[in-house]
Amino acid sequence: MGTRSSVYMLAILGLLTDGPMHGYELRKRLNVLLGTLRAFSYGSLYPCLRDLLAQGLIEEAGPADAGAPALSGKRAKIVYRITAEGKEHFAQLLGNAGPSSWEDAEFGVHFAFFRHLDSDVRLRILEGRRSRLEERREGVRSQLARTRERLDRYTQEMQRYGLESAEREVRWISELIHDERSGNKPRHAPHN
Amino acid sequence: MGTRSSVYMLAILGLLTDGPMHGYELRKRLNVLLGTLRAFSYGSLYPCLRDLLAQGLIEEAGPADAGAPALSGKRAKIVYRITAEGKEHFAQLLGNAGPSSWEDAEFGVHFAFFRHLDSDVRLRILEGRRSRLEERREGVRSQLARTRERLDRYTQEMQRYGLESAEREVRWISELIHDERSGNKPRHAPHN
DNA sequence: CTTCGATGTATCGAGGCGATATATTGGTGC
DNA sequence: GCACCAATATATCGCCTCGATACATCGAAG
Repeated sequence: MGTRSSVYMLAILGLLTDGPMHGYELRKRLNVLLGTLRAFSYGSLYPCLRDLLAQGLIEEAGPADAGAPALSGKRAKIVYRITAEGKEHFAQLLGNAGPSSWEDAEFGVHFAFFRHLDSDVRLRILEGRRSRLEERREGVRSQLARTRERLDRYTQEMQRYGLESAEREVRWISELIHDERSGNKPRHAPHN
Repeated sequence: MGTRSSVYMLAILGLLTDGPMHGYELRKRLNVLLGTLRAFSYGSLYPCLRDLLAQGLIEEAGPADAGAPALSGKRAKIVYRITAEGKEHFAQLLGNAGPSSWEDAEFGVHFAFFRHLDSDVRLRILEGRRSRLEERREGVRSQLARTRERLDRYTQEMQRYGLESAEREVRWISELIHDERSGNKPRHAPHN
């Protein structure tokens, strides 16, 4: 019943799109895929898997291990596979280009699975993200203008760095938008 | 009893060092001071104030409002003042230049109150922070080297950006260290 | 004189995370 | 063969944090 964090949902379903996997590997890949942005913990992953299972968005894949022990008993290693409903739900979640998709948390996952989206949806998300970041930049900018002189040099320096980071992020998104617009098609089909 | 997040502690005590204040304003200033790094919520602030009070690190300042209603009854606006123990504890927390002070969470607050520290302590914290960031950068770098070619261009782009951010952060700290070493004394005493 | 947004205190529930318990597996040295 | 250790793997628990919200008061605009 728990409306799980949709970040985990999206991320898990997205990875399972590339083939069945068990929890441990899921987490590892998650931290490779999105590690520069945030961390993924077991404490959230396993409960989320349980929910997805209950909702029928994923299912257990039989012990299809290559020739390995068909021996009963010992269960360890639960391999999950995405279901048809799961794929549908994934597409639906990922395709949402609304405001929530330009917040920090969701934007990262969306971007990580951009290859599954049409160019126009990608553009809408990127543009939303950009305006979101511009807001933040303006906030920091005006904050800094207002408080300048009233703060010691360390605090000022920190805010200066913050502003620069915000500006840089906007620039980055802008480049991505530009590339996307000029029909920068991914070389071939991304096989992976 | 709750060993409150030490980030809130440090931040609250630090602000109260500049004069008595009530919760609402505390939060506002916190979000000005450290807003580029993180957000501060009432849900953590008020319980923390309660703890600090219980530990005797802060105390209620009487309604010393200028001539304002000495009228009894109505209580609203609770002004807090830092105690002698509080100042001591603050100095002790802030002066800790150990590993925890170079993690993301704590480094920010420490830096925000750098003006209260001696140059050598500042240097130790900055150097610790730098090595912490270098570790992270190397992690990202090797990750990227290992997975390059196996990831689609969006994921690659995200990791490239992540690496650049990590490199940039190291550069920033290095500059701060350089400034600190070359006896870049804050002009006069920071009066604020 | 009322309405509205800012000021102000406070709490609650939902959920995320780190740490940890517990096995099993797979190598490496001997 | 086997002793040992690290990596693989599942799962949970409690702590803490946060966003939302409730509930007041106040000043200024209209």
